[in-house]
Formats: sequence, structure tokens, C-alpha cells
Amino acid sequence: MILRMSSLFVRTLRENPVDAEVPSHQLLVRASYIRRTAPGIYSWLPLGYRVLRNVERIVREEMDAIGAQEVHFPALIPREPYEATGRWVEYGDNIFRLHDRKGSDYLLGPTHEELFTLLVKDLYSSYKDLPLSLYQIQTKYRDEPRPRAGILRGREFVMKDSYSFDVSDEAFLKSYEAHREAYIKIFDRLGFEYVIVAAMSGAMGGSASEEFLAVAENGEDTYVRCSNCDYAANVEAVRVPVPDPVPYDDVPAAHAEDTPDTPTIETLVDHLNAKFPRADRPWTAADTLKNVVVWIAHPDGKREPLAIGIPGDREVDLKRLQAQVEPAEVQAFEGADFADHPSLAKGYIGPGVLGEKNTSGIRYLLDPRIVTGTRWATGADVEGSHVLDLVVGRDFEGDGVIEAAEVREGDPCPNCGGVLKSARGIEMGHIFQLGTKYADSLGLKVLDENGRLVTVTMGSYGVGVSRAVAAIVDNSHDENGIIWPREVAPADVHIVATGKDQAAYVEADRIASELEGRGVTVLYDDRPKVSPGVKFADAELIGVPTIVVVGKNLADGVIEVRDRASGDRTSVPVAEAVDTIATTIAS
RNA sequence: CGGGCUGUGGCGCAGCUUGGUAGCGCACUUCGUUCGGGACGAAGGGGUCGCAGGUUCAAAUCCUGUCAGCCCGACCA
Repeated sequence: MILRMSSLFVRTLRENPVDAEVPSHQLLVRASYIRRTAPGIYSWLPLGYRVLRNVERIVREEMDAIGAQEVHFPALIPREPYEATGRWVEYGDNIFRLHDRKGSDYLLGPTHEELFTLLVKDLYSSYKDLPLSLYQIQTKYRDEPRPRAGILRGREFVMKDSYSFDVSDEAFLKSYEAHREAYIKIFDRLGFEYVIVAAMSGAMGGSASEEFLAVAENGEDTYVRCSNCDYAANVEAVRVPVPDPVPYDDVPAAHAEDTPDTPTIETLVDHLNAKFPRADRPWTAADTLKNVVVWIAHPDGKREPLAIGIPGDREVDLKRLQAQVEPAEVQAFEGADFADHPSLAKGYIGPGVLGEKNTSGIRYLLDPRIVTGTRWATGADVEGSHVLDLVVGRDFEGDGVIEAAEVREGDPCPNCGGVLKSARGIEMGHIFQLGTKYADSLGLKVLDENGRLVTVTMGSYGVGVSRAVAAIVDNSHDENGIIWPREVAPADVHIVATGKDQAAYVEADRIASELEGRGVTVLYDDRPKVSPGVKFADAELIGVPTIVVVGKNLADGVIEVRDRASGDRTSVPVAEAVDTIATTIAS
């Protein structure tokens, strides 16, 4: 097919829209692929929609290849199924809710585990029917607190979601592995750099999950990778290696000391070094135990304080903490809250009052590094006083363990002890081992070969289709515009006709038609009276991988074939033009 | 949720301090010239100045509220 620029519904912008920060947002708007309709909600223009469909096509082909069957569910969904799994409440403000004229509750689907589970329950009741994998490519709705970066994080977006149903956990692993392999093929074809990392399942529930992250400096997710083994994980999912308990027989009894004006770790360490110097080495922040209090707000509206003890040289990583307490939310513990909890001495909180058995009654969870026998300097629960030589297991204990401390580059790998390196990425795909969470709450069971009812084991798998469009652009562009990988480009070739000589247009028309006859999609800049500079700039901005210029050189019997990515230019005799172009774009 | 900055034709911006006919560049229309790296001249079309309320003879401009956008922050015990 031929897309003629003279009539194509496209208007490129010369300047970047001022509200766009990331390259994909800037370029997709400038090159007229998308247009903002409302905050976090975008319309797809002809070129953009072609790219989106190309991504969908790749996803479809790979899903079909593993035997998954395509279906299509409504986006407008009644409340009941989500009530049954608790997600009507768990999703909180993140779902769009609406009422029909009778006042019944509906939602716009953020993801579809419930409906798929119910549909399979409707139709299937035997182990002979399994395994089954269903998928759909559909518009999803999530009322994000802060949509940003164009289509990278929108409130309406296109997602491929699929669900696997198996009679046992063992059988499930095959479905999971098949999806994982399919995802590798999809992301290889989409042509951006990505990593597969261990992840947290979050609101989705279930036991384990892996994320496919597009490597991107401006990504929202931070992940770590071991420089020695193949361990890779989202920081939220990193498990700190737990040290062995250490002996503490020779540690003196805990003793409180005056430490005036030391409300921060930094001031405390300085004070300790000045007044209580250690014999072996100076005090460091890592010798102190920092106790942070936060609110844990549950979806049902209740909230409780939670104290977290971590080594003083680390910060609490809110995202990590959040991931641990999902679906509850973490909220700041503020000045007025201290007034309500008089046992907490702000700046000098210690294990003396924390814990369910102590005066505050606040649940107290410790970082895994704080193991039995380790000794700490920490708050004495009195302003201007800290306790030294406080030993875990001898002088205090926590109510449990929590992974909330920040993960840092250089930390040891939980797998092999090697060094972790950190980087950022964008979540492009996520595969979940759901176990029986949804099958249990919705009653999806089948009869096994012994005639017994067994609960179905499920997996759910998502690909951010519209997000992939943005990720590809972020991964593949230069100062002049987008550089599409061939498989997703809105056209196979972009023909630019230039000059006042009508012959160029006649020749370009012929080449375009012949290419069309061979099944090639041609974006043809046939705009009259548009200067060559504008056409070249637009061609580079739009980013079709092969650009053909028909103009001045026609007098010498040649046209020019340009490679968008490398910038290479080749002169080709007119007679060979169509063959050469067809060969180029097929390679 | 808190703080900062910003909302003026499709895009980028000026005007606001000191209230008085809404402007510039790009884009768009017409004519002519130009034609391989964002051409030129002339003549045009297009804006409830984010929204609501208030002050005033008069509001883009002052006041209040609200909505939206961008950035930063959210614990540091």
C-alpha cells in the first residue's frame, strides 16, 4: 500500500512539545504518531496506529505459536467478580469505577484475571480440558496517581494479557516456561534491549514472578544484576543474604549514654567518635541501628504504625517497603503522630519501646542483616540518649524480618555472593505464577483422573503493547528523530520526491506503484511545493528505516537509497531501483 | 500527599508588574517567485486568554476558588 504524505493525516511539529520530557513522548508527538486527549490518555494517528498494530501482530504471532487462543473481553465489567477476589477494595483509587442507570457498580478493567477464571469455570470441568492458555489484546484502564511520559505510563493503554490454566503445579511450569520463551521471542523481535529479572507480584498476588524490563536510563524501575552469576532482580524483589548469628559472650552489657543533640545518624556517629571512641576502629553509620516508624494503611481504611529497624548506613527504600506490604500503602509518620505516641522519642527511638510486647505495642520488623549476636548503637527512647552494645537476641528481638532497606550497587549477590550492579528499566512484560489465588476465591476446580476435584493452577502474563511503542522509540532514536526497527515501522520504505522537475514525481510514482505491487508498504512524500529540507527532516523524524530520494540525481539516471540508522547513502541506477529497494527492505 | 514553576489560536512564546482594540514565530489559505537540508514576498483565516466566581465603568492583566501540566520531595529517627 502507498501512504501519500500529501493526503496522510499527519502534521509534524518543528519543536518539541514543552510538556514532554522523555524522547519517546517528544518524538511520537512531534512526528504525529500520537496526540494527547486527556491526562494520560492518547489518541493514535495513522502512523502511530500502524506501529501499534505491528507490535500487536508480533505479539499475536508468538502467542499463537505457543497455542494460546485469542479472545476478547469487555473493558466495562461488573463489580461482583472483583469483589470475590478482594480486588474491588485492593485496587483502591487505581481503578475507574462507574455506575449504570440503576446504580449498579462497574469498573473499567485494569486486568482480567477474574473474568478469565470465571469463563473457564463456566465451560470446563475436567483435567482433560487442560492445559489451556487464553489471551487478549485489549485496552486497559488504571487511574494512575501520576501519569507521565506520554504513552509510557498512561491511564488508558493497550495490553496483551494472557492466562494459563493447569491441573497441577508441575503442569503449570510448562505453561509458564512456554510463555517465558514466547516473551523472549516477542522482545527480541521488538528490537529493544531488555533484561529478565525476578520481581514482586504486587497486587496480582501469587508466589513468584519475573519482569521483562527494557533497559532505559529514565526507567521507573531499578534492578540489580550480579556481575558474577546470572542473578537479576528488581530491587523490590532483592533478598538480602542473611548472615550467620555471631557469638556475643564477650560483649559488655548494654549501657545508655548521654548523646545530646544527635537526632540524626550523622550527628550520632560524630558524637560517638568524639566521646566514646572504639578501640579497634572509628564508629560508622553501619554500627548504628536506625528505627523508622511508618503508617501501614490497609485498603479497608484501617491503619497501623509499623517500626522498621535497619542499619544506620542505609535508608528505607519506600518502593521496597511498599512491595512488602502490598496491597496496603505506606504513609509518613508525622509530627502529630509522635504526639499521639508519647513513648516514641523522635530522633532517639530504640528497641526498648518497640515490638508488640513493649510499651508502644508497635510491630517491630528488622532488616535481615540484624541477626542474633550483632551489637548496635541505637536510640534509648529518651531525648539525647543512645544505648551502646545492644545485642540482638540478648537485649532485644524484633517481631519479624522485613526487606525494606535500600539495595545498593556493590551489595553482595544473594545467589553467589558476587557484586551487584544496578541499572534502570521500564517494565515491558510481567509473568506471574498465580498459584491458586484466583481459582480458590472464584471456585475454579476440575475433576482429575481419579475423579477428585482439584483447584486449577493459574499463571498470568502481560505485555505492555502501547508502552512497547514508546520503549522502542526511547531505545532507538537520534537527534533527528525516530529510528524504527523494520518489523514495527509504519512503512517499509519512505520515498521522498524533490525538485521542481515533474519528472522526479513521475519516477517516484512509478517506483512507489511497483513496490506496492510487490507487497511493500510505501510512505511516499509527494507533497508539491514543499522544500527538500522539510521533506528530509520529516523523513528522519518519522523514522522509516529506508529512505529513498528521487530528485536531482535523476538527471544522472540514479536515485539515492539511505539507511535511516547508519546514515549511509547509496546511488542506484533508476532501472535497478525497485529491485534494489525490495532487496534492501527484505534484509 | 507536600512544595515550586506554568496554563494566552494546532505547536513554541510575548503581553500581566502599572486594568482600556489580544500580539509574535512556526503551521494553515491565496497569488507569484524558489526547489537536495527546515526558502522569499504580498495578502488572508483562525484565539470563550484553563475553568468558575468576585472587584471594577472596564479584567488575559487584580482577588478567591478550582482544574490541568511539568519538576522536586515524600522515612533520614
